[in-house]
Amino acid sequence: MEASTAPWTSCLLDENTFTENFMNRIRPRKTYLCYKVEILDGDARVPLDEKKGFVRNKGANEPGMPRHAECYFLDRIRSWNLDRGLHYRLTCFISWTPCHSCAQELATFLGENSHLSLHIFASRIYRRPGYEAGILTLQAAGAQIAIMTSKEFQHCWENFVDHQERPFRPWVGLEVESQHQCNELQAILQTQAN
DNA sequence: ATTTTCAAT
Repeated sequence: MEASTAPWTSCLLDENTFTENFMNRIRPRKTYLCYKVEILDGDARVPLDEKKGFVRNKGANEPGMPRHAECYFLDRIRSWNLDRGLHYRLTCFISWTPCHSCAQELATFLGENSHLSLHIFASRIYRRPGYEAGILTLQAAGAQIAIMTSKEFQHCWENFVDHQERPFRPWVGLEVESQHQCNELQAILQTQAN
């Protein structure tokens, strides 16, 4: 269960919320997106820890218009007004890959903000009409897209979860499912490599 | 390979 106030905007993820949404063999009907920001300075990467957090989609069963997690993510980035004279890397760990529409929006955003680069790690591939084209559009816009492996799940656990000092414990089937999703993503990404 | 999946057949 989640906190009752503004569940799609908080600081650290509840352990169960993390597991229930990022466990890659299940298909939750909601999406969580954890993000972090770094300044790229030559080969160095300087983390901006104050700009780290997560967002969640708002479902059709909640008040107001439904909104995908990526929209909230874009809201946050825009609100920061990051310095155009610097270069930033945005990394997000998202429980579903962006849908066609969100992928288009992210791609447009990247096109308008050459000082930002985006790395996406997804737990699993979202398959709704146009999802393949969306992923290709994102890739063409310069985004790096990959499937989360145990390394990324552990990173999320350590950085975005209220883990109470407990170590990350991989679930059964994590590696197999990750490899499976990865194979499918590679197949999509290579579609237009011609 | 099976997937019904940012909910509502």
